[in-house]
Amino acid sequence: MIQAESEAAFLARYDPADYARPALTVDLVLLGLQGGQPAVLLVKRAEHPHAGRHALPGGFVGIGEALDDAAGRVLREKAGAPPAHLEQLYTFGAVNRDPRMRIVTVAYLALLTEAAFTEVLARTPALQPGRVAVPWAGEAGGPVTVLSAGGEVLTLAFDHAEIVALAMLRLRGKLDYSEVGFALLPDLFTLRQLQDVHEAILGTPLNKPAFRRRMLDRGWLEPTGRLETGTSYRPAELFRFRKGD
Amino acid sequence: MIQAESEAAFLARYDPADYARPALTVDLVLLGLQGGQPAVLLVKRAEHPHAGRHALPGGFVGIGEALDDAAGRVLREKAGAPPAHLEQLYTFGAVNRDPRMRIVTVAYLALLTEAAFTEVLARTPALQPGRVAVPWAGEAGGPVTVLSAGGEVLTLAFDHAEIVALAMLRLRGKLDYSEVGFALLPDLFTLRQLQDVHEAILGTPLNKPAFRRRMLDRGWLEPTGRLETGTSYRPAELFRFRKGD
DNA sequence: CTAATAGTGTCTCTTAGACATTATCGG
DNA sequence: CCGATAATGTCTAAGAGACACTATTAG
Repeated sequence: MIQAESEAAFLARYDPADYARPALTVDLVLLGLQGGQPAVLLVKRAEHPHAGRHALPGGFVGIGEALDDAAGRVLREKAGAPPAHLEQLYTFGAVNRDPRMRIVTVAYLALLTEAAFTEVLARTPALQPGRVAVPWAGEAGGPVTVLSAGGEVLTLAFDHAEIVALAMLRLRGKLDYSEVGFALLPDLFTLRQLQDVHEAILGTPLNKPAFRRRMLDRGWLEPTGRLETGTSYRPAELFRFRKGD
Repeated sequence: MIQAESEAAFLARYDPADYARPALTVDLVLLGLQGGQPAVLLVKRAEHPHAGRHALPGGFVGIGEALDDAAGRVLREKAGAPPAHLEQLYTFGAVNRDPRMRIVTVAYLALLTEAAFTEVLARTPALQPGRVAVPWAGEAGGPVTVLSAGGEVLTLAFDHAEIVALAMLRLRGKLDYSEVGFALLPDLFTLRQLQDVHEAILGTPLNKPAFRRRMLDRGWLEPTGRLETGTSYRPAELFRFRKGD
């Protein structure tokens, strides 16, 4: 009985052309480093809703466009930067997340090197940086706060604060066992720079010898005999990321 | 120049009511244990496309329905089972994943206890079990194969094989450090049963003393003084899952 | 008693953290 | 030489795997 009813309900829904569909967008967490600290690229909304608030760059998914392609397109259009890393995060589908209409958004995380981040920021007036303050609340990724250049706390539009928090959580979780950390660094880097990136993302200091051992044992690092230049102290060796075997 | 052009392109997309939208569905990986081995609940498709093939239960997302609610509704309608665990997996949005029209699907993972799995299977003729064979390819979650009750390899409809593979990968990744494993067990269980579940999902044998130590140290297990009954050997103590503090 | 499995003690090995020491640059 | 940081050696502590041993049930 219940079975038949639910089957009927399903069949009634089966031709979706007869029913209103949610709109589908992608939103990007464009994450990079600014002065060694994690930061995201935001657009300041001019119109309602949430006028004046900062939001993640995003766009509608074209009818003939794959989700990943839509994310790549938004990345090009909004930032004009080739990403070192682009991955799907999570899909947000609360009914009232946008007051205008029903919009489901697929959130993506894009990682930029510090150089790319500042370059995009300088070239694109529409984008503003938001410093991401990582409250070291252990695992549970506390209420990540985003700060303006001036240091005020920014209230992000829609559910975008939740998306940024999830992005940081995901990044923290993957940092140690995956290769994502290298997407935030230039081609050549020192072990100290790599450790700085990890410490900035994790929000906690790390043990130097242990960090070196782990990273070198992973087999990800290719030593180039070359050394850092321009230091007033002993220069560190430059490494290159060896792409996953 | 390029900037202006892409801005215009974006603005043109901005009112989505004028544009065709992808349809949005949820698909469920209903995972349980059958004879101690991981298995999923599948529906055999009667119509084109992929007629005769097995597919994951799914349904369209209502215009006023949150994604999680849609997943819960499909779970009720298709299986009639209260889930111990329901989590979003990933969103699949390749353009041609469904030949009829553009459909983006949000995949969910639902975990059922062995009792619930067999009960749903007995009550719902539309659902058939598919044994999930875990090829122990280390991390990389090889091409997970799904077998029918008879033992033949099932070719799943659409990209559903990919979804099942991702579900197993996710489950394997979370099993050790999260509480998902308990969703596959009844209220009271022995440590051996818990270890059996972990071994079935991971596809590899585990060390008994180390496993016991880890699980007990986690603080997840509440000893009930009670013992197993009906064994012809020393009965094991029954534990209860202590919900996350 | 035996058979079978639960549960535990202990050893070793690996890995991480802590700390000190040596190495190498600029000036 | 000094100051600063890179790079490394070594000790210790924590956790996992291996293995054997004891405990407890049915019959």
